[in-house]
Amino acid sequence: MKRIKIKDLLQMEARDEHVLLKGWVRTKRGSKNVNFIALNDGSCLANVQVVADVNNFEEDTLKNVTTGAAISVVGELVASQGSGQNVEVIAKELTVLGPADPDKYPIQPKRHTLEFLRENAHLRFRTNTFSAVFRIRHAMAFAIHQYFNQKGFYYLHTPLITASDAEGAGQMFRVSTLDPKNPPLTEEGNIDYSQDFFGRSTNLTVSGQLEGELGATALGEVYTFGPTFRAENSNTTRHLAEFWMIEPEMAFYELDDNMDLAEEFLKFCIQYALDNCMEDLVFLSKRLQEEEKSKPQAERSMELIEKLKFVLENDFVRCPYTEAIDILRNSKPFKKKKFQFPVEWGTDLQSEHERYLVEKHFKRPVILIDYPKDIKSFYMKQNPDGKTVAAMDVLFPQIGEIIGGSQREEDYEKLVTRMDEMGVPAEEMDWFLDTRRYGTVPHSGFGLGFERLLLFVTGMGNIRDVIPFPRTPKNAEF
RNA sequence: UCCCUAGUAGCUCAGUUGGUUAGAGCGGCGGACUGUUAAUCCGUAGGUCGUAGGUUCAAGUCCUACCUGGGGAGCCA
Repeated sequence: MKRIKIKDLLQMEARDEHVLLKGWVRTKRGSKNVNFIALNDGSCLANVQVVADVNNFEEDTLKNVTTGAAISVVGELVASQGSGQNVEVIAKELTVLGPADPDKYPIQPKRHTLEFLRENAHLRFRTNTFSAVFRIRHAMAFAIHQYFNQKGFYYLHTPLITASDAEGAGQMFRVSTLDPKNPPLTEEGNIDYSQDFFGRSTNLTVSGQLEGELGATALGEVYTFGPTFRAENSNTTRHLAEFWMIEPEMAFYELDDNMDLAEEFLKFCIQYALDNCMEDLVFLSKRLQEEEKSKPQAERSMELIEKLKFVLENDFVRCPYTEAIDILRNSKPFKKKKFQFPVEWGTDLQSEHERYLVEKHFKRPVILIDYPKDIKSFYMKQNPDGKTVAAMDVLFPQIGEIIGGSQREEDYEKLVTRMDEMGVPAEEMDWFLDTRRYGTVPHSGFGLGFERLLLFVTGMGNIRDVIPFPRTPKNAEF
């Protein structure tokens, strides 16, 4: 007999023929004569209720049907006599495939804290919350490929191991096969990387952008979607040492095209979640509402599904940096000296400023553009004013920066001059500069933090809860 | 990395101005119960109070350092 998944079973009408189910026990309840088993197989959030007449089974069999155990059931799909579900399965045969010692199994049929489940990340998939989160994670990954594929973008695999240390996007993880206790040294006493595996110093990538530009200036429109590594000592709810990033890079796109793409792309992903993950979203929303009850009214956030729809229905605000500074300097918190950090043209906006703009002033996603050139990367397109660059940061409520991108500087001379000013070694990046030497064109791109998108879509508060096995400072468990 | 905060049973927590044998709910186990919905009821086991020092007649409680978690900040996606 072929196994049927619970997701499909719950769509079916009650019928006479037998069905075969396999899954993990969430709870077992019951009385002297009858046991009720809530069975889940991961195919959907809902459990199916398996009803077992105690007299039909060995005592030992039912004794081993405990929370966490894997079982196989053959039974009849019938209309339920109880009120919690439409159909249920009357068990005719029941086998315990893998018992779970109830004295030791850590996941109890009750509410656990997210912190506890994080420490048991290998088992947290077996909870409603995390199974919902990771089904949505899958759906979002799928949506991203679907979006770019239908727009004619090519999925480009950029290297994870890189020799270029010139991207300036922060601390990198070194990749080496040298003996850490006794590395070969040069005459000057430095580590001799010419003897290392690649014959030079190498690191894990912090961005696939530069290689993406190589692809875009031939294939037209490309995107990367892969792991990214940053060795920053960041301890926040929105940073990981290993995370997944989507980086589209497009020839012939100027900043406006770049913004249009970013907005359309984010809205496509959110729409996809609403169309395909409603059961999980409703569950996460209810869970969130429970949590919000303990907060004061003013701090409560919008209901999850309402919030997703709100983003879909409203245009993102596009605001130049200079204008944002004016808004902030005229704001109540600025005048009442409520901001902890100063607001001055030329300095980067702090979290408190971004949150004011997004959550209080505009009350919708904001794309800030045209930042002062000195606080942005060397590769960004220099604006005619000589002071700003064509950068864009997409800011979302609660999460902050979800996308960072720009139009790229395509002029060889301007780019090399800027690299020189910012101390970026041009000689090591000859391969990159070739894009500007030969057939250079206006082009643009951005980076989307996949887990930050998931924070928004799932409503989870900590980025460690939207990636299966989070890597953060002092934590590489599992 | 900085600031704040926490660490007591498998889980979530209580534990008074330092004072006798460290408590509850849930979960586990045993039993009861005519179909339950986080079932209910009765009973029962379960603890090196994060680690190492220190103060004191006496430390879960006070002090110091370290470890780990959480919140915020910085860095960013």
